[in-house]
Amino acid sequence: MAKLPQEVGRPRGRPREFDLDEALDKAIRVFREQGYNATSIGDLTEAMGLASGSIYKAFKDKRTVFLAALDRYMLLRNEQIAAVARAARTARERLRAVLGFYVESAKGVEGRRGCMVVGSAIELAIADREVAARITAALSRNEALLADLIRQGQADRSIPGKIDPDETARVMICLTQGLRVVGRAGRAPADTSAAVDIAMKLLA
Amino acid sequence: MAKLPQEVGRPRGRPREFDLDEALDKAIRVFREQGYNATSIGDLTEAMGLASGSIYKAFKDKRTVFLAALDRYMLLRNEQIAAVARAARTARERLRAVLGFYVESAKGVEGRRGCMVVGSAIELAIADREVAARITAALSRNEALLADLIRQGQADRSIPGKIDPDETARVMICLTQGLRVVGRAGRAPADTSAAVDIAMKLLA
DNA sequence: TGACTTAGGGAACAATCTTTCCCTAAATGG
DNA sequence: CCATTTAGGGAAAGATTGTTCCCTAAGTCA
Repeated sequence: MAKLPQEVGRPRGRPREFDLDEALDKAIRVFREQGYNATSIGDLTEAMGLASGSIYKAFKDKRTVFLAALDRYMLLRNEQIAAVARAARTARERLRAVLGFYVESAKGVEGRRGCMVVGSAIELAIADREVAARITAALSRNEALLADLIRQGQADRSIPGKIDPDETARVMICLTQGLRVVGRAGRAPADTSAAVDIAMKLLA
Repeated sequence: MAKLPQEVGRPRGRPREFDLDEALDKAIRVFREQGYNATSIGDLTEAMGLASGSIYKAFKDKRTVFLAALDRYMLLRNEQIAAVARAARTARERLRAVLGFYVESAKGVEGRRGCMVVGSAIELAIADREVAARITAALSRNEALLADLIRQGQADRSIPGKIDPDETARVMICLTQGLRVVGRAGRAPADTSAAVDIAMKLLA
């Protein structure tokens, strides 16, 4: 027999006093800046405002905190990119907007703060299967998004039909990820629209 | 009084039994694969074939081993790139060759092994001033090399004179560094020459 | 040959880090 | 209102790490 559709009342014991997502946002900040290995539980307790015991109540271990933070980081970032793409009208403009968003993300303090996808790819993709799977998924998702925009542009004639959407998208992904690398070193392009103009030549 | 130009006989005590550069090559391998923080002294003793005491005789501490390995990595890599560039005749061909070299470096096991410059930029550029200085120098050196090749191409008319060499080189550096990121995740472009063809459009 | 200097190796040390444990607090259910 | 469940917090434990120390070995210098 299936259980009756129980009203989702409060769960059993003492209720959690903090918001999980807010705590994860603070963890994201630390992981972005320091990476996984350089971040201690002490760093997390300080940033999240929780005692170590409480962190281990909410998460199995440090790695699980990281994976949850990574998932949330990718979720928020995908929403941002989707919003940026939605704001523009033509496919070509959407591509411009997305590329511009990546360049802006690589500049200044935001750029120095780093990207959790790039950081995880470099630091953990070799050592941690689950992280690797998430990175692969994120990269192929973003690549598919760009390829799709390219195809839309080819459909509305704003992008030449002769270029290969998949190959071009793959090269563009390299560009976006590389932006985060140079941004981490404080060497992102100073002039966003000039950089985007150059990057858009890949669509010629 | 200045010392007389002493013949450089053997140094004082017991001579070192291993070759410093060979040991550093083995350290490079480990640092490339695991990064700085995830590499323990135990990992280094195993890889370098030296006891911990011997490592600390040759280097002040783990960080100093890493800096020496990083310097050697950049030295070797610069030599390779220079050789690749020298092998081609025209400026445009040299650019093609250099870009192709980067794509090849990002593929397969070599790509998975990772780039020490990218790894250091991501993991340490924020936390370690000296590492940051080396990364900045490496990026600007490579950027200057590309910009120089572009200018040569403009001089011999194989590259349009209207493009900005510095801005274009900066975007190209993003591409090369991004290749190492996706290469680390095993997602480098499969077809090197196709990818280079697309990247060369930045010079249009 | 004997004093001196530097290298090799590994045990010992000191610090740090992750995780567990335990006690108290706050909620629900019968 | 007492039993039960889960959260919060911090001390303690257990594991790992980076570094030092010390003894032996292999050279040079006088």
